[in-house]
Amino acid sequence: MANANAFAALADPTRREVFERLARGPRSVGELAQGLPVSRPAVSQHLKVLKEAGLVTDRPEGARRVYQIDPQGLGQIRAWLDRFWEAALEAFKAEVEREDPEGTNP
Amino acid sequence: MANANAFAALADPTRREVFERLARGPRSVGELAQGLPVSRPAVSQHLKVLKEAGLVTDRPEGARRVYQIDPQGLGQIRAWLDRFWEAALEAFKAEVEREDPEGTNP
DNA sequence: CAGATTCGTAAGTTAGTACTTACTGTAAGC
DNA sequence: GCTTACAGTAAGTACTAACTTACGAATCTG
Repeated sequence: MANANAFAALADPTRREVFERLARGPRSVGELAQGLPVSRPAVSQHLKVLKEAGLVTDRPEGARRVYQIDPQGLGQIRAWLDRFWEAALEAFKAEVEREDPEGTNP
Repeated sequence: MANANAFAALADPTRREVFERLARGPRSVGELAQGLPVSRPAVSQHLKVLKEAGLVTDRPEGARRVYQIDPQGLGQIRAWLDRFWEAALEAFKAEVEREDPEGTNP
């Protein structure tokens, strides 16, 4: 499954925080680490995971390395979720009707 | 963050498998465990995590306990992802134009 | 009522992971 | 060329979590 890594990547709070900061625009590793409660190497390791999950891309910019969000991994997760969305709504609707066949609880 | 547990819940492959089986319709714990490479108590523990994440609901049915998908947690994840979707696309588009300002690579 | 199903929980083990500090490599500035 | 800034990697540690077996509680069956 292609999205396996993407879910695992976003499961970690620190990684989600990094990802949310990148959503506000491309950042270098140092900029991302600044303000976070973890060390810069930790952020580097998190970025590696996000990159392998297809959630971010990076490019060298002099001595720095700039990361930004990659829509690819995000799109895979969205596609996976959408596969269940309709089924989930139907199952939920059926359950509601099973509990309340008369529709007395609008 | 409300969706924190939902991401962590779907990060585990076994839990995703359980979730996908539930997408095909409500099942009891025993039915879910059947065919999975883990024990029934393990499935019980996974269902507990999914339930706390708002991804499934359960109801007693005699001695058995039937689980089914709950759209709530799914919707929270979808909403979270959508917050970044537009930003991600824009950032990606800007990056492509930065790499290829003339549009020579269509 | 006794035995059989079905399921959740407790306890313990093991593997994975998120973090730290220390080190190495690479690009920029004097 | 030498120093400084930036970032990835290595090694080690501590914590979490996924799993197992064993057990207890609740319900159906004969």
